[in-house]
Amino acid sequence: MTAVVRSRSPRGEGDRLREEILAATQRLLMETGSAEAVSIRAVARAVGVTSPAIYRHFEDKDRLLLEACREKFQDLQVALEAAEPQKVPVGERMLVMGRSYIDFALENPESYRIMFMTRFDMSAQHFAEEMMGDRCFMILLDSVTDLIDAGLVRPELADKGALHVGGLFWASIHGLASLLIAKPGLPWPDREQLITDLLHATVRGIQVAPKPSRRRS
Amino acid sequence: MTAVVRSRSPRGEGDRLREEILAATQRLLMETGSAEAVSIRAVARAVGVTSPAIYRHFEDKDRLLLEACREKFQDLQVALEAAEPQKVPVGERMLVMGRSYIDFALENPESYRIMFMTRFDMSAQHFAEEMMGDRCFMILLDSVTDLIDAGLVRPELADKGALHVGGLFWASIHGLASLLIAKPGLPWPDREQLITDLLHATVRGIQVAPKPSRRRS
DNA sequence: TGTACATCAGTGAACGCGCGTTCACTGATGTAC
DNA sequence: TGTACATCAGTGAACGCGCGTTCACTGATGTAC
Repeated sequence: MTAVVRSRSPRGEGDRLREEILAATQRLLMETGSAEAVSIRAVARAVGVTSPAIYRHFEDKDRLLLEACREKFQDLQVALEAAEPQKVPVGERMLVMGRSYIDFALENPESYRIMFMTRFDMSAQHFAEEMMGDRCFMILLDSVTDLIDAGLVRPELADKGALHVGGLFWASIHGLASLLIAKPGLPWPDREQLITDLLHATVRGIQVAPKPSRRRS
Repeated sequence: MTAVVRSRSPRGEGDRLREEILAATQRLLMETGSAEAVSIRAVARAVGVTSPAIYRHFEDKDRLLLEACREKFQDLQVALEAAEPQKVPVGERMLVMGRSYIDFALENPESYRIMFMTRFDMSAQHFAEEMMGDRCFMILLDSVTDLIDAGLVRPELADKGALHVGGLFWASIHGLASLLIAKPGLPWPDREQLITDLLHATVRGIQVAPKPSRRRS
């Protein structure tokens, strides 16, 4: 944008440029929507620095992209945690958490694409999965476990464990989020309704059927 | 692979090379899993021809990728149609069709990625959506319509139309297919069970609850 | 049947490009004396 | 307070690469006579 005149960072503050590089990388990822389209040179250009300067802060391109994504995984984690405080009753957590997840995806479409819709370069993939498994999926898994413990999951699914049930749930919400991102040009009917209905249908398919006639608590 | 010695196609048979180019493009797409990674030069190399020869058969790179995908959409269409003859009872069509869809995705992971997990270059996107909307989604839509007509869809969903219900179903099955493709390294529990359970949970979330006590047909 | 020729599928060389990465360097900054 | 100097954040030029695309061409093939 505006050609900012950079002054060199003082001795101890190399981190300033590092942060600017990460921010620019995330911005470019969002604008282009493709890890391959984001070049070291473009990032350097965006920051207002020459490309070799990047290498003082990041080992290579993979590393830079990896770090940029790590920050986004943290953002997702915060979104999921905020949506799942102990305040939300166990029976509604999946709905609330699913909603947060889809909102995150739609608010960060290009980051989401890179995080969940592409395959990373091998070494980087391991890291990404580490990051993801480490926290975000664990948050989901904890909720599922609580749901199972509360006896709210259909027994034939609950028997297969929280990982299995969590996978089903994740698949559904990821499916809608990723389709909306990948095919924005399709004649989607009312988006809000679609999200709400998908969440309810998914939960309905996983949780035990309410038994209105037998006992009504 | 083997360095096939090509003889030039006789006058009228330019289509022979054209078909070979398309086949090689699809093969490369499958191997690399990225439209950007498939280069005109690599395709030419694979076919055993120089790169300018490609241009006698395809206007440019976009066009080549587009044609390659069009063929895959036809394959998907065949898969969906084979799974949905008039033999399958209406109440089971979603299960059978969903299974075919996921099987297609897992058997053609890299094509599937390009067809449904990436955003095409603008002009190409329109074509891809045309192709897709034109047939594959219509097949799904017809089944949903039949399901609604049979009174098997929960009324609050049926009211919103076949497009809405079809979108929900597509989102779910696409979600599982695309996650399995994008994150093959994750510790997925039993894949077969996951697919089966997802299909059943999705259908359960969309169709009317069976009413065993009131009336049993 | 034999020959000259037009056709056109495919070639080979070249273009300009942006890429990731390396290297020796520069010159403002903070510090030691 | 003043000066010499080591540090090190960032520079500028260059490397080799593969890319999409163009251009004038070649030479086997089918056809007209």
